[in-house]
Amino acid sequence: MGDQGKFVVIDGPCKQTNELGALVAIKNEGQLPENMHKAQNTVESHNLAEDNTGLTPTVGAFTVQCAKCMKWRFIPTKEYYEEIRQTILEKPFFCSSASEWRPDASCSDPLEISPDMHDLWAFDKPGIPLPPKGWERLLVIRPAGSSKFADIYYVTPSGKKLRSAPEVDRFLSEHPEYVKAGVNLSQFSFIIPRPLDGSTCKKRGESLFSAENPSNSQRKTLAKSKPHESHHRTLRLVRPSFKGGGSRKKLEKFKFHKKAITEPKSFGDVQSKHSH
DNA sequence: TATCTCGGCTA
DNA sequence: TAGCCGAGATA
Repeated sequence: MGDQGKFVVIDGPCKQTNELGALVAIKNEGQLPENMHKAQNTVESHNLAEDNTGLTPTVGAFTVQCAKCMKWRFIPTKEYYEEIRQTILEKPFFCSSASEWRPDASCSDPLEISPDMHDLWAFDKPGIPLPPKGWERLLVIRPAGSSKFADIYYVTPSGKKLRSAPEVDRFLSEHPEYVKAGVNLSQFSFIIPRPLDGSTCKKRGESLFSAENPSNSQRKTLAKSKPHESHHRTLRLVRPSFKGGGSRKKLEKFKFHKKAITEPKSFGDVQSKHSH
């Protein structure tokens, strides 16, 4: 388990927003409830795989809220989850629906998880179509502080990752065999889950330091943050994941942040170099 | 060289 | 704000 923690995707009506969808929760190290650890052990999915680096947040588990008792239930596989998500609007989820993987499942079972146990949840849209057979829909959560919360990729049966609808369209026109097999654009959705608390996503144009008083701004941000938020920001600053991607600018930013952390007095000096 | 990741641009 | 994709770093 890495420093960044895991995410939980939950599907069902959200108490806070009264919407139907899926949620993603950030968890801090050691906070995952015991029953959730158990549930995770049963989950088979790329998205639920432990991230070796511990730097890239991942989806921790899939959960659905029962439309009757409103308790959250773990979904053991992404396949089940995707099926439920696709049809949850027309076919609400009930505890009894879990009998497919837990024969004795019922509303009288104790609560498995509550969104309140976690600091952050992200809402997935209901009605997202099941990926075509042999294709996989990947949700890749971005690190805290990124301009976007996550990315969606579709992995083709040949292993190619497609990151937008136009790319899928292009791929299908280059590979008509998939079209012949019934694959079409309507089976793809690149809608990412929306965090209920936008704190993990940097606002557009927002920098980590204000122009007026960089060091104070930074301290304020960290001081105002909930423990998990400062945790995430600190993680990103101290040891960002430059596994592929990233730019020289980012690398310099990292060097800068690292320096800023070890040498707080140098905030102003370095910031002037990076204010643009 | 392919892949991964981040972030900027645009609607 | 979401979708798209360019570009740099890494494997």
